[in-house]
Order: sequence, then structure tokens, then C-alpha cells
Amino acid sequence: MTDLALHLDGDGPLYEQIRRAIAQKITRRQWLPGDRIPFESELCAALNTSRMTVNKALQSLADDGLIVRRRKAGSFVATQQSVQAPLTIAKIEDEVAAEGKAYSYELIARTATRAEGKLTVAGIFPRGTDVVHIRCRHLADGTPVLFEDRYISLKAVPAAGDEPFDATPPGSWLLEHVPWTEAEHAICAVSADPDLASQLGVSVGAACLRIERRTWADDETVTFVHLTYPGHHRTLIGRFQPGQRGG
Amino acid sequence: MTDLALHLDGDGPLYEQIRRAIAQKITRRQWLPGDRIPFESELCAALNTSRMTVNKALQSLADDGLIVRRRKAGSFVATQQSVQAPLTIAKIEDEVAAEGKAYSYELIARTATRAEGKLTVAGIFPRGTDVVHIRCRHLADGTPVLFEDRYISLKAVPAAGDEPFDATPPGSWLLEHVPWTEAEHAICAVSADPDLASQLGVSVGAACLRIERRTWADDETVTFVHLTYPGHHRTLIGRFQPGQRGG
DNA sequence: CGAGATATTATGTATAGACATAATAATCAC
DNA sequence: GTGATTATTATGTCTATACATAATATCTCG
Repeated sequence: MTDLALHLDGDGPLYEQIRRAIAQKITRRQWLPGDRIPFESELCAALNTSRMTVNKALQSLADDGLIVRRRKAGSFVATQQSVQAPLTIAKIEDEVAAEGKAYSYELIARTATRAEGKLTVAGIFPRGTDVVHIRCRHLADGTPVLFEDRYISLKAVPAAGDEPFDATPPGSWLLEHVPWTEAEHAICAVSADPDLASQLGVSVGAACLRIERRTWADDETVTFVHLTYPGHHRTLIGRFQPGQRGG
Repeated sequence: MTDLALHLDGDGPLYEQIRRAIAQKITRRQWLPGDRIPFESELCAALNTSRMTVNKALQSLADDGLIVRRRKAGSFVATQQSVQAPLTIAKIEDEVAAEGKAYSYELIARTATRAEGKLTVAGIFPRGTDVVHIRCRHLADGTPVLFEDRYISLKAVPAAGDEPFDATPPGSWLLEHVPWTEAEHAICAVSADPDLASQLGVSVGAACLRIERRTWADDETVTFVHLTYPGHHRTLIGRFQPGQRGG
């Protein structure tokens, strides 16, 4: 076990104080990975609180992966403490606006086609699915900051067939018109080919950051998109505090 | 307001059913951003449950950003629904092992120095802080998969002065020896300079993916590291289901 | 001794009630 | 009308209690 001298700092709700006190024991390595932490009943007695309050603190620590709970056995400091960061991908409009720059949007091409080759090989759309293929870019004060290459399934989103996408970026349009239930992201670095280089205004071969996103609605792929940023564009920042909610 | 025909699927705990039912209303666009959702008291009456149970469901939806709650006013579907993906940065050892490959580690250089120039300009360490500078790489079946360039503050971690880091990667060593309270991540793409290219076994100018991580313990920077992967290395994948916990 | 039945126990879920708090709505004074 | 005061109300927190559940420990019988 472990010592039980938890210090409540008196700041904020009781369950948060308890949460903080325990999280601190863990981050300060006073309670080590694998250690059993005190039982709810022990914490209740020591802190003179009700079990529901202690329970709320422990549950939230378990939600965030700091501890693991097992019936009858007790609660334990998590052994595998992987670094998990909440990566927030903001809408590009908001991001540009947040920098105080003027946002603009340019449609490059919009074609209706059928899924074939690469898209079906990758298992994204079933062969023959009608899709809309959109290529466009987003600019901040006239400078390209994001090139977007997107496919939308007309089976999942028939309305996309009637939308020109010449004024509204497809990302925003989709968010407003289509419910989605699942998304998958992958990030990689790519060298700019001549086309991408000209669209983003960088030199050929320049390193670019690419986010690949695939979105489903109930097991059917709604859209598949490549979002490519100039390499120096360090948008993707996440700050994370273990033992604190929503750092 | 909104209609109140919530369908509980009978699967799992009641508060999770309520949570799912409400999340579904939101992801299916039946309750739209900005809409007020029913009051706790209304949900209690409609579902014939206690307030604490409904409260638990709503709190967890608020924690995950699907709804916003305001005293006296009520609970509302969140207007700004940014795409938030949980980015798990696994330890490189685990990642290589997960691919069924043999992990190995190579120390390239370890030097003790003082923070100056770039590091102080970037505001990372105060000028004159004693730091250990480590350059090393990680391999899978003998092929380089990650180049690491790390600074560790000796003020925050005196023990690092005695550690050779010739067998243990600094990341693992730090995780075991040093508590940390906060971390910040940034991701960008870089072109391989000749040095990096030779370390990673890629051609000069090749696009690489870089994670910058800065870690604090109580307002003092513990370590600052660049982790650089070959560009094709698409590790950073997160799958996310809105309205579901820990998707 | 060992397999199976039984008891124990810590967490998991749910309830009812109480008071605190903050934001809104209503009221009153001028 | 307008500003300050008061009342109302939905959420926020906390308590006490109860039973469910799953995992462990103990006991029993062959």
C-alpha cells in the first residue's frame, strides 16, 4: 500500500481536490505504477467524506487512465502510462481567423466520377461508387495555407451532387449537412510535387504536413480527404496535463 | 426546444444509455448546435429516473464537449464542434514491438553543456542552465525509424548527469525517474538535412515528420525533444467516435 | 490435496434528498 | 424608463443508503 496523508488544498469542489491530491501522488512518483491506492472506504474515513464523492474522483482518474480499478481487488496506479495528447483539429476558417488574418477560399476543380483504382484498392469506397472529387485551397491574407483534396460519396450524401462548392468549403458544408459517427486520422509528411507546390506556393520537393481523414456514418464512408499544409505550418499543438481535466 | 422521445437501448448502465441516446440525437442532427436540450428535471420525468443519473450522463457529454451547460439557462448542443482526436504517442519501443520487429537503440552523442543561443532564444531554458544534450536513434530490424534530439535540464533532473544513456533510451529513463506535470506537443514537416538524412537513411531533402515535445514539472522545463520520423512513417493514427467515450 | 461450492468484499450503479451557486427574470424605488 | 434589489430556477455539489456485480478468499467434501 501507500501512505494516506492526502493534502486537500481547499480549492474548488471536494471531488476535484481529492482528484488533484491523488493525481499529485502519482505524478510526483510517491505512489508508483502498480501500487494499490487506498480503498474508497479508507479514503472516505481518512477524508471524512461520503463514498460517492470519493467515487467521483476515482472514476474520473480512471477515465483519464491514471489509475485502473478492479472489483474486489481495489484501485491501482496505471502501469502503462503512454503519452496521450488531445489533438484538436480546428476548422481552418477559425484557425486563420484566430491569427487575425483574412480567410478566403478557392475552388480549383469539382468533378463527378466513379470510385476506381487507388480509392477502391485502399478499400475506401466500394468499386463503382459515385463520388464527387473536390480540389480546393484555403488562404490567409491571400497566402495559401492549406490544400484540400476530397472525395465525397454520393451514396452517403446525395445532396453533394447538387452543391457547387464554389463558395462554401466542403468541410464546412459537410459538417452542417451530414451526421457522422466515426472518424480516423493519420498524419504523415510528404514532399511537394509540382502541382501541390504551385497550389501551396512552396518549392517543389518542400516538406509538407498531411492529415488524412476518413469519416463514416454507420459503417459507410462519407468522405475521404487529404489536408496538406506547408511544412513550417506548426498548427497541431496540444497541451496536456496528466492528472488535470482538459488541460 | 426539441422533441423528447429518447430511445434507451437497454444495453449497459442507465447513465450510458442516456448518454448514448442524447449523443445520437446530436450526431444525427436531430438536435442542432445551439438547441437547448431538455432540462434534467424533464429528462428525469420522461425517463423515470433520478436526477443524479441524468446528471452523470449530461456531465460526461459536457466533459467531451458535445454539450455546454449553463446554470439557470439549461444545457445546449455545442455550437463549435471542432474535430478532436485523441493522439496517442506510444513509446517507440512498444510501437516497433507491435509491428513484430526487433527494436534496437543507438546512442550517437551525449554532451553536457550550457543552454545558449537557440534554446534560450526560444525561451525553453533560462540562459546558462546546465543541460545534457543527447542525440540518438531507434531502429526496427536494423532500419532507422526515429531520430531523437533531446535536451534535459540538469537543474530539474540532476541524476541525468550520471546517466550515460548508452543502453537506455532517454525517453524511457526519464519516464521512470522524473515526474512531470505538463507537456506540450507540436507537429511539423521538415526536409532532411544531410545529417538527419544519414541518420534516418533517407535521401537529403526527403520530407520527415517531426514531433516537438516540451515537458514541465511545476513550471520548470524538464526536457525538450525533437522526434523525427521518415515521412512515410504514418504512425500517428487516432480513431474517434463522437458521443462515445474512449472511442 | 484439489475441485467445486460458498462467503466475502471493493467497486459499479442507482436513488432520494439537501443545500450552494450563478444566471436569469421579476419587482421595486426613484 | 432605468437602475438596483429580490425572487426564481437549473445546474453544481454533497450526503446517506441500497443493491448489483465480479473477483477473490475461504470452506467443504471427496
